[in-house]
Amino acid sequence: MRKPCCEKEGKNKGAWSKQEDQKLIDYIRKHGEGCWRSLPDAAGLLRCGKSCRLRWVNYLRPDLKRGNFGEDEEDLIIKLHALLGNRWSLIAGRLPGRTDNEVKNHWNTHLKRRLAQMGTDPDNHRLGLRRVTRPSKLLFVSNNHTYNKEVNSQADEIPVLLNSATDTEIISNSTNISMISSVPDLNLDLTIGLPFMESMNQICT
DNA sequence: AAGCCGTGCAACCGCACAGTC
DNA sequence: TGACTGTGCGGTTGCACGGCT
Repeated sequence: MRKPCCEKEGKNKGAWSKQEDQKLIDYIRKHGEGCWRSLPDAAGLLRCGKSCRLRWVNYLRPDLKRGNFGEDEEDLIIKLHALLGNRWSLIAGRLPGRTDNEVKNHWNTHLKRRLAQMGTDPDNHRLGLRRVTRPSKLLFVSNNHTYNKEVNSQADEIPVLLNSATDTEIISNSTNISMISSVPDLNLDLTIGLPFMESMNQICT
């Protein structure tokens, strides 16, 4: 039986009061972040460390943006979700002032529904699988390199996941996924699967 | 006015993982 | 090397609130 992450007996749960918030802010201003387990005692809070961390990270941090998501932010979330899936912390890391919790909530309450209404599966961002069998020009973006590839024969046949919501195509094989994008200004710097990259280099050169 | 229901969001929970001893 | 600890992450829950009947 796993031990609880921290002692919860006699601790407060639920919504934070203004006084609790202020205690946490004051303590972190004075001592900085970290040592969440010992922080509640040191700060005079009847909360577990995890609760303190969550409150600070998701709500009290001074660099948080708060407020509604802009169109550009929503667009970026959709693009990143197509690439990363439910890796909320990674996605939030690309959105200054936004937290993983905030992004996750916004996705679940707004964007997921919107994609579904557009006929796009919000889980995998695709309308369907297709193969590149017609002459196509693909743009492959990775790190600081951009590859152009003309696909014009069966020999070049590549499985492509079509993502209508993001105007993006993802080339894949069974074990690796990399990004093909028709949005060249979106440099995601997110390379997955080196062996596949090598094969892409061969294809593209 | 009261009850019901859907929505949005803050917070909790359990698990995974990295670091340390 | 294995146990333990601290932290972070993603999924889920529960509450507040507003709209509708």
